[in-house]
Amino acid sequence: MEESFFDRVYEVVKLIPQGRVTSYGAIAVYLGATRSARMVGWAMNNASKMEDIPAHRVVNRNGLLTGKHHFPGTYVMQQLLEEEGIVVKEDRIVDFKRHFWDPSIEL
DNA sequence: GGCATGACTCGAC
DNA sequence: TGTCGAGCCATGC
Repeated sequence: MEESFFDRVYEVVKLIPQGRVTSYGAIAVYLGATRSARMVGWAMNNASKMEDIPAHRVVNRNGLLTGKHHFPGTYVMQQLLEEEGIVVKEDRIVDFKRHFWDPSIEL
C-alpha cells in the first residue's frame, strides 16, 4: 500500500486540531514538496466530499479563504470556522498567525 | 500515451 | 513595491 501525495494530504488535514487552521503551502512543505501546494488544493477539492476531512481549516498563505467558492454554500466555509472560534472577516482569517497550525512544527 | 489544468507559493525583474 | 513566470503531482479528456 503505497501512500500517494494525495493520501498524505488527507492524513495531515485530518490531524488539524479544532479551532486551528493551516495553509496549502505548510502541508506541502510537511510532505516535502513546497511547490506542490496546487496539488494540495486539488486534494481538498476531492476531500470536500469527505466529511472526515475538515477542508475548511485549510486556507492559502495569506489566510484568505480562496477555496470557499468550492463549498456547497458561499459562506459555509466561513461559518464552519466561526463555529470553531475563528474570526473571519472579508474572506480572511483574523489573527491568522495565532490560529496558524504548522504540521512541520507541531508534528 | 500525451497535453492541459488546478482551492498555491516563491523568486526574479 | 508590484507584476510575471516557473515548479510541483495527480486527474481528466
